[in-house]
Formats: sequence, C-alpha cells, structure tokens
Amino acid sequence: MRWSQSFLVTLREVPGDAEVVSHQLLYRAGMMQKLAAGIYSFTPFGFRSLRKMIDIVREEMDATGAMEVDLPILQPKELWVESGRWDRYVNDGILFHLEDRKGGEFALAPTAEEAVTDMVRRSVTSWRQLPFNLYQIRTKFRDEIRPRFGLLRGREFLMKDAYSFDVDQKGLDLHYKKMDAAYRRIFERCNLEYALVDADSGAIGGSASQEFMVVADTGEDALVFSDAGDYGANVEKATTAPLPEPWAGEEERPLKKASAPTPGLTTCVDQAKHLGTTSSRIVKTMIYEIDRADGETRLAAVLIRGDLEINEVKLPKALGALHAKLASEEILRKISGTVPGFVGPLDLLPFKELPIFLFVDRSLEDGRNIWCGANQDGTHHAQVSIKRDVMSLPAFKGVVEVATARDGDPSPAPKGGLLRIKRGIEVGHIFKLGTKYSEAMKCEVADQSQKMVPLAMGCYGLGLGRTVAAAIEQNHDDLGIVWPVPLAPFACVVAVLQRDAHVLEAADRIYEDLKAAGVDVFYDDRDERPGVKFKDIDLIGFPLRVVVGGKGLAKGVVEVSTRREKKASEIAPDRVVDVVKRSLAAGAKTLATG
RNA sequence: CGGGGCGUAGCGCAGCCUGGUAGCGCACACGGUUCGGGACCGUGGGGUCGGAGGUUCGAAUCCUCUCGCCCCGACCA
Repeated sequence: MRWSQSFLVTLREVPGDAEVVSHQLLYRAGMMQKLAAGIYSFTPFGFRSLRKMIDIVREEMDATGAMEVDLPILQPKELWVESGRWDRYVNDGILFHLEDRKGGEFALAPTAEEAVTDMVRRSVTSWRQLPFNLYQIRTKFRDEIRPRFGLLRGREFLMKDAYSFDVDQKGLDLHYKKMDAAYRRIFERCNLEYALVDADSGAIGGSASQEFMVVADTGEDALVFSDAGDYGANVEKATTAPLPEPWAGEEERPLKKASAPTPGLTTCVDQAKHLGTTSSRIVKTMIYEIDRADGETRLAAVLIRGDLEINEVKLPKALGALHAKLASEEILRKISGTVPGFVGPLDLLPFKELPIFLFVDRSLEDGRNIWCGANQDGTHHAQVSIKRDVMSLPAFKGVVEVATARDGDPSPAPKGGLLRIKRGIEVGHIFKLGTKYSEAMKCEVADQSQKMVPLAMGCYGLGLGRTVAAAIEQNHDDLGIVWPVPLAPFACVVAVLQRDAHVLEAADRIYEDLKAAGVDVFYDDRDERPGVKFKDIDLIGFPLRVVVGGKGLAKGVVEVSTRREKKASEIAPDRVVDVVKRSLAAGAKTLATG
C-alpha cells in the first residue's frame, strides 16, 4: 500500500481528551478516533493492528481445538432473567438495554454465557457429545460508570469469549489449563510482559478464576505480589498471612464500659491518638445491609482492626450474601443511637424486622485489651476482649476474612515474604464457572449412568482492543509506538526521500520487490521532506524502515533500520528483500545483515 | 451518582473578567526558494464561538436552562 493512496492522517499534537500514552499515540498515529465517550472508530491503520490481534487470538484458540461460533449481541431479556443476571446487571447500570416496537426488552450483550448455554442445551443430550469449547470474537457492550483511557475501558469493545463444556470437573480443569496455556502464547506473541493473578470471579460467578495482568502504572487494578515470588492476586481477592498482633502476650483485663471519652473523634486514627494507643487496638465496626440468597435482607455488623480496611469485594461471599452495601446513617442511628465513629458491637438494637448478624474479621479473632465504640456519641468501651465480650453474643455468626491486603503485609504463600502492591491492566480473565449457568438454565446431559447432570462450564475472556493498547503502553518511546512485529499495521515501511526520477524508480522497485516477496510492507511515497517522513514513520512505529535516498544510491546503498533499537545498516538494493525478511523473522530486534 | 474543569476553524489554544465587525500556531490551497530528522517567504480558503432561551441598541463575552467531553471521587464508623 502506498501512502499517497491511503487514508492515513497523523497528528502533531495530542487531542486534549487523551490521558494515557496508548490513547495519545493511537490518536496521533491516525489509527483511531473517538465517536463518543468510550466508543472509538478504527481507521484503516488501526484496524490492521486490531485485525492482526484478532488473527493471533483466532489462531491460538483454534490450535487448542476450540471452535468459533457467532452469537447474537442483541439478546432477549428472558434469557437473562433465566440466569438471574437481568436485575443485577440492570441495577448495577452496566447493561445497555432497549425495547423493540412491541415493548419486548433486549440487552446488548456484555458477555455471552446465556446465549452460548442456550445454544448448547438445545442440541446436547449425552455425555458422549462432550467435551467442546466454543468461542467468538465479537463486540461487547457495557455501560461503564466511567469509561476512560481510550481502549483500556470502553463502552463498546472487542472481546474474545470462549465457553467450555464438560460433563465433569476433571474435564473443566483440563479446558482451563489449555486456555491458560493458549493465553500465555497469545500475550507472548504480543511482546507483553504479563502476570497471572488470582482473581475474584465477580458478577460472572463461579469458583476459580485468574486474571492475566499487564503490569503498568496506568492500570486500573491493584495487584498484590509476594516479594518471594510465589504469590500474585488481584487486591480484590488477595489474602495475607496472619498479621502481628499488638496485644500478643498480654493478660485479658476486665471490660471497662463507656470509660474512654473520644469527643468528636470519628476516625480510628484520631481516636487512637487521643487514647494514647495505635489504631490497630481500635475496633472498627461497619454496618452493612446484606441480601442473602434466600431473598432475605439483614444487617451485618463487621468488626475489623482499625488499621485495616474491609474489602467490599470479598465481603458478600464471606458473609454468605449476594450483596453487601454500607448501611445508611439513618439505620445506624436506629440500631446504635449514634453516628459513624462510635458504633460498637455491644448492645446493638434490632432494626425493625432486620436482625443483626455479627461477624469478626480474623485480625480481631484474638483481640483483647482493645477499644470499641460504645454506641453513644464521643465514647468508647475500653479493655474489650473479642472472645469474651463479642463472640459470646447470640448474634455472633463467625470469624471471616475480609481485610484488604496492604503493601508490606506478610504473604500467605509458602515461601513467605512481604506483599507488594502494583498496578495492572487486565487483558484476560479465565474462570471455572462450574454449573452456575448450566443449572440455572437446565443445560444437562445424561451421564454414563443415565443420570442427568448439569454441564461443567468454563469461560475465558480476552480483550482485544485492550491488549493492543496494553502492548503500546509497554512498547513505545518518546518518538512514538514501537510495535511488536505481529501487531504492527505493517511490518515494514519503504520511504523515498527525493522526487528525482532515478530515486523514485529505485524506491518503487524495492517496494514492489518486497511486496512480491510477501513482506507486509507500506510505501511512504509522499512528496514530503525527509524530516516529516522520519517523524511520521517513527510515530506509527513500523518495526523495520527502508530509506531510499539520492545520497545512498550514489554509493549504491539504501538504509535499513529497526524501530526498536534504531540500528541502521547500509545495504545494497538487491539485498534488501533478504535482509528484511530475515530481520522480521527474528522479530526485527536486530538486523540480519550477515 | 457527587465534585471540579472544558466546549471558539481539521488539531492545539488566546479572546470572556471590563459586551462594540472573531484571532494566533499547526494543518490545508496556490506561487517561489528549499530538500537525510516535523523548512522558509508570500498569498489565500475555512468558524451556526456546543445548543436553546433571556438581558441589551448590540452577546463568543452577562444571566438561565440544556447537551457533550475530560479529570477526581464514591462513603472505612
């Protein structure tokens, strides 16, 4: 393709709405445009890179034996009601939904568990038809609270989603492993440094799940890694080894009710300072409204050490609830008679018909000689013992583990070490769904003993646009994008520096020869000054550049150079095809001039 | 959803406070000189000032409403 015949416009300045480097460079290199918040158009160049991403994913998925399908994006509400996700997704505001002319409701699919499960249950009756893995590469819609960072969080985006079906857990485990391996190959081909972390399965549901994370400061997820190297988890999922306890070795002293004045001090840190202690000796009592699977709503008081924070992603599961949301101050006032800061576990009043359950975070399990809110303004109880004073209460329901891991906390993994927090971009997520959807939607087969069993499902997502953006986040420099060869819109560019007939002729020939040799080559044949071409070429980030100019030709050479290392070499024109082909085969990191 | 900011030519911005014929840089067109790292000179084209309403002799500018976009935050008792 010749530039003079292309739709390709680069920008000298960064459009004002681009914050992160991948977004800026995709704009400046003329690969992408914004249509609305979180909704982007790909230009021919942008789409070439995206299509290469698509091809890589398709190749690797096919190589695992997965089969491509095409599931509708417009999906009837009934399917989503059946799985139980309609209300939840609508309430969370994440689901784009609309009505047809007859008032029938539809969703624009954010994911396709329902559609694929429906496809399978219509056609599968026996264990003999299993296992298989179905995938598709299609646009997804999510009405994100806050779309941002270009392709990193959009409202319309391209995702590969795969769904495996097995008769039992063993088969699912095998599919999960295969997908894990395929994802590793995919990200390696994109020259991405990634980390695999344990993840919460969130709204999708299921048992085990892991995320493929590209470590980057611009990432939206907080990740926790052990410095001993054997632990990685999303902070939403991360746990720690038991923390050192400030009361270790102390005798339990008698409870002194309402003996500690904390006037106007509503935070643990301030209270601790006032009481001459540390916030790790203050009990933080958080009141949540929880919805249980049986449809009942209750209140839960969750006690945690004052220097820790509750992880609200872990919380619902730990409490056996579907949702847990912080109770309003109005409810707080009714059950405790006080305001946030002075609520405590002792003498809480039931609110209307809502019973209160009491949970204690592991950090306080052995807590003694500590302070907790006295349920009156500006007052705390002193010398509280959790076992003696809290766990003995009828409302006490158990010890849970709901603390958020902090930088420097001890690692829970065998090698020990300390936890470190980094940021990452989630590019892939693999789940063992188990029978969550197959049970809800009656996707069953007869097993070998003629028993009907729900299928064991896995689901495997991979964000394509996001992966391309992540690749740019990790592969760029001051001049522009430094594409990994497999994702570059073109692997190679030929630039002609002058308009003299013999120079043009030589450049044309090299371009035609490369094309004929099957090289993915672009030709900058514009009537522009050399400087302009070099800047544009660096910005777009072609892995290899062939420069044809009068000075070189006078010496009988052209210049071939790599984008990444900026290694340049003078080559006789008739050797260009060979050097380019071999350099590309080696990833264009160095020039194969030998 | 809460807070803040911004919408003026394709892109980046000034003008608004203090109302009086809409400007700068880049890009674009034409002519000339240049030509291996975003050239220079000259000439020129292009804007419903996001939209609606209001105040005024007169509104990009003041007021009201509205739409869009960007950033931060979303309760830790």
